Amino acid sequence: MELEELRRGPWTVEEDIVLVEHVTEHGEGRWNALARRAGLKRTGKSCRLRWLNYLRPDVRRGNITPEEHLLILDLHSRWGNRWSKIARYLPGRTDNEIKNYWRTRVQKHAKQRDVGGAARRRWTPCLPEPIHAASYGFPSSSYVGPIAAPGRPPPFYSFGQPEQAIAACTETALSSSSSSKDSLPTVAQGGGMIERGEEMLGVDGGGGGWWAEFQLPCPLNYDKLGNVGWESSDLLSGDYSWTVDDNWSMKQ
DNA sequence: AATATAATCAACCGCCGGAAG
DNA sequence: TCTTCCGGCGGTTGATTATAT
Repeated sequence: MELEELRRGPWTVEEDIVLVEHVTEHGEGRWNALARRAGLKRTGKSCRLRWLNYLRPDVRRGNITPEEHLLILDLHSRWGNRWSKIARYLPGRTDNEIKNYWRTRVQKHAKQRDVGGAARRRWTPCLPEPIHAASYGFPSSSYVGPIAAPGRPPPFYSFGQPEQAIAACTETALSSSSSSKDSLPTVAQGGGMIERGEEMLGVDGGGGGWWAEFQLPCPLNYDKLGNVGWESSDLLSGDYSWTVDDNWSMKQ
């Protein structure tokens, strides 16, 4: 009986008002009980989702900013489709919104650029290098290749074969910890991601060989993007924005 | 102006892990 | 220890809106 009465589909303004009033009064959580108490003919799950994705006062709506875009790219390259985890780094943004953004904008863009295998697979220095360089405060004019920072391993390497890339990255990643190498997964032909705890190591083929990226364990410093002289609008229009995503989407 | 197609995004579904009984 | 319930998560769907023809 109760199940038959449950409402589905878009929420009405009246339902929203009731939900907001009850959450304001009783707080979040216990969603099933809240739905019953409020007289909402919705599941607790539906109430929770509506609140978190739409009604919550601190939820931010509107276009993703270039800075948020970059952050999403970076965090996705680390963690993959861990949307809720990524969302925690973008205040006011919901996992649902980021997930939708990724699927509709980023994957679409990557797909559109997927014209011809050779072009797709050619590794050219692109966004990651300037970002990493900028995050260390290197001006773009001084950045000519793999970069390093005091006390940290260089983020990028060049190798002839994927095995070498994996080995070197692994070596570097493990050198500062006591972790065992036994649990490292193998990388499929054509590239892959090595996961070790919270870190992701990306490996992929390139036109002249192989490259590997060592993902730094700390967030990038986007405040220093100004050092490389970029305009925010450039970040969304330039070709350089997508190679990392292409690599990732190819592996999906 | 009408229709078709693409893009967007709110909402649902199923699965999983943890807490409570 | 087992079972049930609940909340959280990622994947998917479908309605709505925008854009192209």
